[in-house]
Amino acid sequence: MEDIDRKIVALLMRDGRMSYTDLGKSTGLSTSAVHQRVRRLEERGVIRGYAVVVDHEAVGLPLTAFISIKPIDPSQPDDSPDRLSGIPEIEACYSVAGDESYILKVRVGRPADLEDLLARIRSSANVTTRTTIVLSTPYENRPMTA
Amino acid sequence: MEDIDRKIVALLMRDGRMSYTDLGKSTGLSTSAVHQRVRRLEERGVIRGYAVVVDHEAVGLPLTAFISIKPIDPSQPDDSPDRLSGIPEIEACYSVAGDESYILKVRVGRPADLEDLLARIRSSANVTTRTTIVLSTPYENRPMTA
DNA sequence: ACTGAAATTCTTTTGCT
DNA sequence: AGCAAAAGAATTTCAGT
Repeated sequence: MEDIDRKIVALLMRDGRMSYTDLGKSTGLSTSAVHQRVRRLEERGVIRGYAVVVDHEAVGLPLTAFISIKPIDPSQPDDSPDRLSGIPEIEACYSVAGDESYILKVRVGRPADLEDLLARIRSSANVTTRTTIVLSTPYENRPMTA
Repeated sequence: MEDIDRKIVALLMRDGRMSYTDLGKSTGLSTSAVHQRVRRLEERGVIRGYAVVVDHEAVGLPLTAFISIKPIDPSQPDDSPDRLSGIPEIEACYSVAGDESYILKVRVGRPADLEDLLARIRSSANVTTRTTIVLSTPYENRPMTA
């Protein structure tokens, strides 16, 4: 990817609503040129979309946890991500190398909700779970530096 | 938090650039009313900001990993997050309950970069590390359902 | 690919209920 | 808190280089 495109992406990571006028000033291009580049980045899938960044505490989901899962029957094909995709508390699902097969990142309101969620995960996907509670988040979703 | 506010936030999670006109149509409010609510959500810190969602492969950082760290000398005060905050490859830092003290989420270009990053982490923070490589990401940053 | 300008739409402010 | 209308700014399109 090119240098100016990289800069545009980096700027949009810090402020996803930055105007093309301001992006132009920061890159030395006209608004139309920036606009065209952003459109292409979107078309090529480099830019997947735009999202609001929320305070999870304020939105009623103060409890974050990582849940590692492992199939109970390793001889069966593992379609855990599909089986779990309907559970809204699961914010992310990573297939990982190591003893366990997936790491889930989940957000709930309180410990009792986590207990309930774990039961749903175990029964939906036929897996064992290992939960790591997040106590605080020094930083998260930091923009890449470019 | 109120029901309409929750809906506005949920919509902005799916499309952070959705116009106030469209937000109004989806919530049954006028553009001004929606605008006022979004402004308050921003002031109250419920909405922290807006960001572009990028394809990390396309942007040259295809390799993701979770690195759990543990202080070598547990008697010392642990200021790892501060010490590590200058390392751009670290996208997130979570303080966690359990055997280890923090989980870092990192993104690099290739395995050799990860090796280099691990060396920097160990020397900067005086910690041992345990790395879990992400093989694929079935889903990530899914919007909360509301 | 970039520029500049015109047409359209969105944001933002203000006054009113 | 919400609505409507007006002013200002941004997006989007288009012709030209």
